[in-house]
Amino acid sequence: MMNRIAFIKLRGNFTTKSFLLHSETPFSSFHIGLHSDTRNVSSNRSLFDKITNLNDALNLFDEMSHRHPLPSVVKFTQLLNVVTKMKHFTYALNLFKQMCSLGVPLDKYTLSIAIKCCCQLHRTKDGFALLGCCFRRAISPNVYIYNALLDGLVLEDKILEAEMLFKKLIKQKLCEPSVVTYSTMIKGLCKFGNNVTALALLRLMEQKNCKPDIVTYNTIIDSLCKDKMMDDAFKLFKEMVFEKGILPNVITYTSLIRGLCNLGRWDEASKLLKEMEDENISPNVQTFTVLVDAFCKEGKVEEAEAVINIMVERGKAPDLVTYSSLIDGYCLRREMFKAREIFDSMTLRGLVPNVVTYSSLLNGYCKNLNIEKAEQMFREMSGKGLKPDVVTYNTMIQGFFQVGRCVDAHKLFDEMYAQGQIPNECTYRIVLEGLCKNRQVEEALSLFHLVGDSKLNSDIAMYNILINGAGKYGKVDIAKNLFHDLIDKGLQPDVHIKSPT
DNA sequence: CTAGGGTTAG
Repeated sequence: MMNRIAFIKLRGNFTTKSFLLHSETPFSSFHIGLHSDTRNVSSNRSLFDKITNLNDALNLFDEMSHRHPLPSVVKFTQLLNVVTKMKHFTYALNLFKQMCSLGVPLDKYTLSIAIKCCCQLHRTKDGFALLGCCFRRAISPNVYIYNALLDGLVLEDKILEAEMLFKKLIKQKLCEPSVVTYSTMIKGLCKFGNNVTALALLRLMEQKNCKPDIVTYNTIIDSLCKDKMMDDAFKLFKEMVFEKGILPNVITYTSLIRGLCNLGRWDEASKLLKEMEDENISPNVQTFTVLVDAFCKEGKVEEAEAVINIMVERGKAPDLVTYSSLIDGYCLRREMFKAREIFDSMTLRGLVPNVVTYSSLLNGYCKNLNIEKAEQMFREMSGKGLKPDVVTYNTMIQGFFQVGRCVDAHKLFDEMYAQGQIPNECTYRIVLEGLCKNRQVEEALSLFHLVGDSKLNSDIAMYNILINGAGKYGKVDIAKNLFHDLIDKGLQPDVHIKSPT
């Protein structure tokens, strides 16, 4: 549980930072039509059902926008929805902007889709700007719009703002929260490891006569499983099935099986797998991948391979995630030849390795101190048009430090910036650790001070690295200063620090 | 014409 919270905290910091980079609000300047259009509500769905790719949708939009008279807002919104369903949120927003300039009279449907797009693009701020447009245009926002905004805040890890919005909805009666509203808020709480409040909210919604459904239960059950609280997870599972009469689905079972596997409770996991099959719920690729991953993390690649064979027999093709887990498994066992073989076999199966796949193998090479092979992978992925992400850079930088190539590590650290990848807390940890390991404690210290006021400077883990690094090479003064520094900041020294004497 | 849940890398 601690790990999850630490992880989220870490991610939260940097999403906030990167969000500030695009905080311009492009919608405030838009003209939004005033008329409400009630013509032509009868839908011609078949027209839009046929659109299966982005280009067709964009072409149709273009054609529609040249018609005289313009098609109704309903037609435009249907098309907008098609693009959104394809998850092309940026394109959908562009279409929305075009609708604005064409003077198509927008309604709450159009706006709810546009708001959803902003939120899914981590631009919830723009979503709220559009909410303002709703108010100005006397379009009263409904529960769909608030759900989209709430989800956006959760997505950006702005849990406090999400809670504030949620409470505001209820207190000011802005809309009647639906089961989706509650479930979204519950998801946010779970994401921050706050299962207790999530459960309290489950009870609250029941009190308010809003019936939790399979999604609500799955969200909490999954969170409990992630926190290894299997007893609570099964208690909730039983409540859902026997008290509420809600049938579990493949997602419910997959969460439970993952929880058991991660605790090494293989027998119970296999029992559950059998149980779900008895209930006629077939495990899917994700269910099997959970098993593969769990086996691999314990170095049991033979078992993982057996699961993959079963998958294939049942016509469930292992995907990128499955193979990435298997590659990790072989890397862990230092069987790099085998890892490479899996990697190559993926291509033969028509799977295109992505950044994660490359990073897995690259990580394997680094951990096995075959830095040249890792560099080769790094170059190869760039050659294939895959942009290394923060994790890739972190892995490679750590690899360089491990073999004492500090200059290359430094170069890559700079390149990371140049490529627009913002270093995260892991990056700094790796760099600080790397510098200390390579007897460059002073440099680590100056980097630490350079980063300045960020959370980093009040992170006990960073102090641990520096103090231990300084202590190891007899730089007692530095260690002492750091120790006093952290006490001054009110940080609690933990067991990982050897108090300098 | 609108909404929510499960899997991967350091």
